[in-house]
Amino acid sequence: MAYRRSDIVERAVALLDQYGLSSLSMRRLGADLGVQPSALYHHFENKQTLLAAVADEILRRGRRPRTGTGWEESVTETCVELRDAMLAYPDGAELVATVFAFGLGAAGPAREIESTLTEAGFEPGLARTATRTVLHFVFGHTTDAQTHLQAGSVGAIGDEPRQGDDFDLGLGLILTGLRTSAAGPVSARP
Amino acid sequence: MAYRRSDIVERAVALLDQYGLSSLSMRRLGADLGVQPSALYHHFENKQTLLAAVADEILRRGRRPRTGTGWEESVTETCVELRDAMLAYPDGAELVATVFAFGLGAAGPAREIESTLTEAGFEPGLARTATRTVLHFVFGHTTDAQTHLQAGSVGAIGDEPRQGDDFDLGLGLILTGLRTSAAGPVSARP
DNA sequence: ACCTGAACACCGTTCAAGT
DNA sequence: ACCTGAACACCGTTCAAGT
Repeated sequence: MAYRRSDIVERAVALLDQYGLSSLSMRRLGADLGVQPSALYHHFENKQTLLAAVADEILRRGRRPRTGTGWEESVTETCVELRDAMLAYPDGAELVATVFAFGLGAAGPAREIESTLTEAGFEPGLARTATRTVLHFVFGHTTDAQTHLQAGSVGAIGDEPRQGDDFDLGLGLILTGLRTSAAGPVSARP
Repeated sequence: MAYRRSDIVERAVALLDQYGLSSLSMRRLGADLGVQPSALYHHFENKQTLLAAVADEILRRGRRPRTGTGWEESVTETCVELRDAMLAYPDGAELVATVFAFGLGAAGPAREIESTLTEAGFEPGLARTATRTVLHFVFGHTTDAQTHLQAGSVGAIGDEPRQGDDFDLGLGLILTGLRTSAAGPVSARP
């Protein structure tokens, strides 16, 4: 017998997939594996660490080959991949956003976007701020979208139309701002 | 005796101020008021509703007179007021962001920004998307900043300098994007 | 109307002890 | 190394009953 970390993470992802984040407790996961909850603490320091591993697994499963050429295309590709990976599991956005905020995982997309911008010639400070601004948007928008999607599937009529367009438009706003800012100090133009 | 809603909210804000969001439980709040936890359910439908009232109270306490003239100044003023109001209480950003995401409160800033943009002549769809993009940024950035501030006060060295500059820069990126987008379709320019 | 008391169905985490 | 069993210190919420 003897479970490995990856077995536990896999079972945790399956639990998340079926019942959502609120059912992903150490006790339920233990019961699901046929083990005492305390046994999980031999594999993970605490629940946050386990959730970080689950978030990373979700992002890994959503990986796609890169095809874009310019920095705007590349950043958009990373953001769309991130969004889709999170949307593939109930409460995925909330989970990944929380893990990222705690600095325990989900750092791949940030590294990718930041290096894309740096290599495109943006100065490091701007690249860093732009990366975080873009990620705040992706996490915020996707959490909203998923909340509305899940609320709709439970009963409500769904008061919010157009999901995809809104994502592209919001992201475009930030990338346009970045393109414009990079041309020189904003305050110097009329 | 007999508590009113406002008494309970006031005590809840004090608890949040002293011990943070994780200590703001129905049981602790009840004990603090010298009442059974179940008594709170006569005044609030559930914990989420109570937290929404707490969030609204925090925003109310942070209100400032408006002085700006142009739409960029106005939106920036609203965002800075929102950020400062959340920073005034431990875990304030997390609390307000959660309440807003659930659609249970904290809707004032959104209404304010959206009407500012609409009155400035942006078409309704763009005004709505831009408003949400801006709010995702403010919530995300302020949650990050507060997490780092609180982590720093507990022990860590604090690996992140410059808070205020970063906020202005990120917000400026979005507002610049909005100003640029409004001039015409982005794809039509070289 | 407002509150008590007790219960229901849970949590995360620790730790001595077993194999 | 990996897991059990039991405990500690909690949660949100419901509901009959009291005043």
